[in-house]
Amino acid sequence: MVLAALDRCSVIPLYYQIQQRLLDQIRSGALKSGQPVPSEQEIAAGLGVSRMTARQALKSLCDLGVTYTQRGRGTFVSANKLEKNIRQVLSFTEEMRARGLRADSNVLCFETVPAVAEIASALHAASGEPLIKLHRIRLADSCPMGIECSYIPQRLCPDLLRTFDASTSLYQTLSERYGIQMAFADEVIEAALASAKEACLLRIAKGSPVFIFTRVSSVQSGQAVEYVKSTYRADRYKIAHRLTRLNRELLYPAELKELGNAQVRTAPVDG
Amino acid sequence: MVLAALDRCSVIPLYYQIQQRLLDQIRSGALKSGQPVPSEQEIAAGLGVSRMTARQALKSLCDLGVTYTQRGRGTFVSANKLEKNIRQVLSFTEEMRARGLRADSNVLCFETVPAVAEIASALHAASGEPLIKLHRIRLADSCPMGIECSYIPQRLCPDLLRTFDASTSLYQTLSERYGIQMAFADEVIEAALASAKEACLLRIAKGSPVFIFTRVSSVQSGQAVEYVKSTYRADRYKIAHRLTRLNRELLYPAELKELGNAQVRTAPVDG
DNA sequence: GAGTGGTCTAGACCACTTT
DNA sequence: AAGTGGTCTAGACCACTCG
Repeated sequence: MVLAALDRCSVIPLYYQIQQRLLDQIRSGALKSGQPVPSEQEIAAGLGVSRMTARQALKSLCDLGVTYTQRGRGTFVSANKLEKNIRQVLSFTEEMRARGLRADSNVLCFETVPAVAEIASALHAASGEPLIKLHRIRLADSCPMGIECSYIPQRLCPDLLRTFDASTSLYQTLSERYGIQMAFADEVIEAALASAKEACLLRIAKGSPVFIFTRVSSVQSGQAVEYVKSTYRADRYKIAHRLTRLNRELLYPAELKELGNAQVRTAPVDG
Repeated sequence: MVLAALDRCSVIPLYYQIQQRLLDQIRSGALKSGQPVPSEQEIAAGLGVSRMTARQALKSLCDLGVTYTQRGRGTFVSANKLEKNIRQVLSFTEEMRARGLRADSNVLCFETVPAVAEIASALHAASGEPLIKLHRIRLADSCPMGIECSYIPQRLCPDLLRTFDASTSLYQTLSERYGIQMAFADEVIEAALASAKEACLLRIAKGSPVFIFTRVSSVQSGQAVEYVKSTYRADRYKIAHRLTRLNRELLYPAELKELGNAQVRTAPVDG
């Protein structure tokens, strides 16, 4: 396994260049699932970097879930498919685009409303604070998929009402115009039966199964920015996602301590 | 902010001890959301470790989502609640225990069956390979919550049929007896209406809303270990989970390269 | 015993933000 | 100018796995 030489003049960090070269090898199939990637020493010697830099590149691949390490054995390519359609914090527009469908909207309502208690609480806003409410029917290739109702504090995007084309991507506008980038979202998913009104808007039979999403999206700092309540047709919409096993030390610190060193020493997993 | 001295004799890594001390400060409320945690220099000087070790501790907190960094400013506590009930790769038993409910099972079927094509493909097993099938009704505090049907290749746990008490935790047995630890799972969620048979088993009305989960759980190496199809009552079961915005470089490497240095240099985000 | 990843040190230069 | 995190170096010792 020979990696292409690094560009020492570039502003791109060395470890990042190494990461990308390894990622290319994996994408191209030169490195397959279960196979070992070059060791820290090999990379360090082969590319003329320090071992810590090589290590940082390998660590970043592990963090991405692309590889995994076995102490004393090496670093190996995971069996995960890179192109997996995992659900992310995506706007409807982005999600449909990723599936090759044309996203569109019918705007039912776009106005300023005072925050009711539940939404204010979720957004850490004052009760009654002005929110921009955007109520839309979401279409994929002209077929109604869901009803979405978003609330965003007006102070974060003062002139959104005047400038936003409500049929386009809200996330893109927030990012480009206000520098607001969603980093994560907490969501509750329920399954229910379509009410008469929902059924009419979605053009399905009353009593059809639907998903109800209640989502709060936040920026990196953890500040909540958007509250969305959505109803989606279950006949045309499935959820594909990946669950990971989190670190117990975060959730159960007390029990972990009881286990003592024997457990902790071998695997202080952080990533 | 003064952190307790480190135990230099312990087998627990220094960076991990530092991570735990900071985590304690955050849990106790001594460090609140938005506040800066001690800088790398402060920690290094205060605890007598190298800056790289202090850095490793801070990096691990960022990876956990507990903190975030701002270049030139510092490291800050995220607004995320630590105790959040995020959905993980949890068995039913673990999930109910986490909610303070007593998990139980009625076993409908526990036997060896040949793999049908769909399941064989998901588990990367040969068609017809012997699988252990475990079909159970899941109860929380004696109330039926869902119907679960798991399939596991028999070669991974040869004597499971003889030794496993089918009313207990499958994941716990797999871990303790066979060293099989689930690391992640890919899942498809659908919303549907309960069939007559499902309704009867779950003691709900026919046509009630239900979730249908199709899950493939894997170990760290990416090897698929378990295929589960479940039907859960939507009136007693909601899904709470966190979506994260993944790294674009993994999914859209081509577009990223077009952006050039200006973007890449400032934020080669990996975690 | 050779090779691997895990941890740790004591420096260094840089870009960035704040004062 | 001072402080911050981001990157990088050239070493070191350790526990682990494998032949």
